[in-house]
Amino acid sequence: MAITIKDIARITNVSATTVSRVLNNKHEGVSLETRQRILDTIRELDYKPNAIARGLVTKKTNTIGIIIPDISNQFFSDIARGIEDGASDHGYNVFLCNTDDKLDKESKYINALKEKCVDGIIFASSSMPNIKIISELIKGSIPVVVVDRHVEIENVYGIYTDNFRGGYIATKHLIDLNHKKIGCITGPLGNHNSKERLDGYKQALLDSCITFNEDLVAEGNYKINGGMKAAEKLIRNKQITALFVSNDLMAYGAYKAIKAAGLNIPEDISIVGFDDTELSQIIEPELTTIRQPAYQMGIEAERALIKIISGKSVKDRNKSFSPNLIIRKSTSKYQAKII
Amino acid sequence: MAITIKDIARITNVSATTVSRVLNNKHEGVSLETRQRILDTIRELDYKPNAIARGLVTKKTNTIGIIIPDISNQFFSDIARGIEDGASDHGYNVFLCNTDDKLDKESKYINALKEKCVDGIIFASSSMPNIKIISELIKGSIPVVVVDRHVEIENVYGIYTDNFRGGYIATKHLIDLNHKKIGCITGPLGNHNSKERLDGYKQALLDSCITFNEDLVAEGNYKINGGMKAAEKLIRNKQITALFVSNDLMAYGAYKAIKAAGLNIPEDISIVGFDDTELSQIIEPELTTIRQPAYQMGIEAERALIKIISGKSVKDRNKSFSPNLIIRKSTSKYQAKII
DNA sequence: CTGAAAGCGCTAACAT
DNA sequence: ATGTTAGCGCTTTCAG
Repeated sequence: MAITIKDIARITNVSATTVSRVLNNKHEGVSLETRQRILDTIRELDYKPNAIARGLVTKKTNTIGIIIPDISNQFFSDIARGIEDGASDHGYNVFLCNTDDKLDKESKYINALKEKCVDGIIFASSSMPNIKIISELIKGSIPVVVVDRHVEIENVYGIYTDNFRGGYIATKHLIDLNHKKIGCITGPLGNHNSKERLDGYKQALLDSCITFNEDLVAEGNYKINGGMKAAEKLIRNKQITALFVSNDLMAYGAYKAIKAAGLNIPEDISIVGFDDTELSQIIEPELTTIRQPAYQMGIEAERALIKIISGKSVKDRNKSFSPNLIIRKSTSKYQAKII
Repeated sequence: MAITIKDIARITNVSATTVSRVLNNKHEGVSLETRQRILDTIRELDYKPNAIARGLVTKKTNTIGIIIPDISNQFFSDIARGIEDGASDHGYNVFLCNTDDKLDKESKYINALKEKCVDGIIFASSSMPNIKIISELIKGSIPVVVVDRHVEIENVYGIYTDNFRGGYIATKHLIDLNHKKIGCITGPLGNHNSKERLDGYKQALLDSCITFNEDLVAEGNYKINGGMKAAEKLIRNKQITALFVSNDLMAYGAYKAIKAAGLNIPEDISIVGFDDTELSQIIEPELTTIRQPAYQMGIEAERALIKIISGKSVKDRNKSFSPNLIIRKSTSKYQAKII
């Protein structure tokens, strides 16, 4: 049997209340002498207050939940690391939940987290209509911040990268390099962020008076294979000279397809990716890409959640981060070929 | 105020005890009729039992902690995913803790997890002497399994890859390809697993009667840069024809160094990596490497922990996984050069 | 088949 | 400055 507050009380000849007071650093409600005596025996016996019991009475567990599609995905593990670092600094522990974007898993975890009385939840989901779940969450009046998504729900806060802008600056970079025939490999278009990136691409074209051509767009799946297939399709018969690929993984697939077709990057086709994963510096040529501040988003999400939990008001419902263009070796100026 | 078991009891005209019985599926202690009535109002009111209160009395929280150096590291996030998947299947939630291998963080998290009454802990640490901490853990008699490390402590279980064997088969592959001058880039040698891999390399050499040459070994840091520097050192003046690199990241660095020196892979230098990260299929030439079953190790670690928690005996203190050689394009038969 | 009572380990009024 | 009492929401004897 673990040692309890009563044990400490008995041994130090005080009441449990007094021990509780020193445990919680209550402002000078205890004489210096007894406080010291209590502190000593606590140390001596290596007593640890039972957070479960404490949570039951205070209705505060110092625990938050983080619900994401997949911790194995570098983007989410960076976010998770940011969240956990922040949480740890603020005295919170973090429950990790992987949903694979499955609705049933999402709601299962939400229930579990509610039962375990977490103080708040940070939620990420790629599939669009999970607003339903989120609102169910709020129904239970538990603080929520949504990460990687702009959000328009009362009492829910959103931390996200401006994906539209990401698509825009990626494409603009290509346009600035004189490219006119710019292809686009998108993520699954049922996915909100994928659409935003595509919209950014379109807008950049529009702003430069380049007519949008649907044939130059191919839908991928955010995986290497999907990028490869989409690229194969786009380079066949089309005379694209550049490609905006909605994530790095698909860009790697595109590399494969392009090289397999005997073309060179960037001489024949310039490529811009999205995410700036570690590999993009390793692959050859090094990938020009759009960086999302994943870790920082995690930090901010946690910060916002703590604010809400402690009843402070958060000024804006949404906070967006600006993606950055990281120029490396996979893009170059378009030169009309001399045949 | 959330709705409690008493509310359900009052509304259904039974005692809390009876509600508790149906909540816990007590074997037929309740008439079919009342059981149904209770179930109905539970559903109707969307009542969720408070796991905190339950945990306080049962001394069982259905929660485990996972303490790892860094969730952003692909190897650990794969392990974590395996653990979490298993835990979820068994009705457990997991606390995520990142330590960066720092002793103070490790002990801070251990205390926090104890206070939160986790049912068990899965622990990974690269720095060697954390046995102390682990034993402190046991002192509190909480079930522990150590992952990514062989372990010789009573009541502590180890799940790990056989790193010695990994180093061995990597080197053996090179030897089978006729290489004699085989270099080795190690991880930090203060790290136990790094040493094991190096020992495997030495043993393979020995078994093939190739004299070990200390000059052909360079210590790295498991990062790209370290691999690059170590490779630069090894290819300068040394006539190595092959290289065993203790992780993929350093292998990527070695690629850079080798290409920068105007050499070709595998024609001039064959390379074997370690880990089989996703990139190894993307980089050119595709990397021959040693795969660690990280996800599977997570699954097994969780399984072992659950066993211990539920009081079942685990037959072996340690369970090792065999690493696999994945042959791709970065290794080829050594041919004496015709000058 | 059902309920009353006690208590898990702690904190929060309310005394004194 | 300290203690008494009550109770958080649940499970667990023990009766009936």
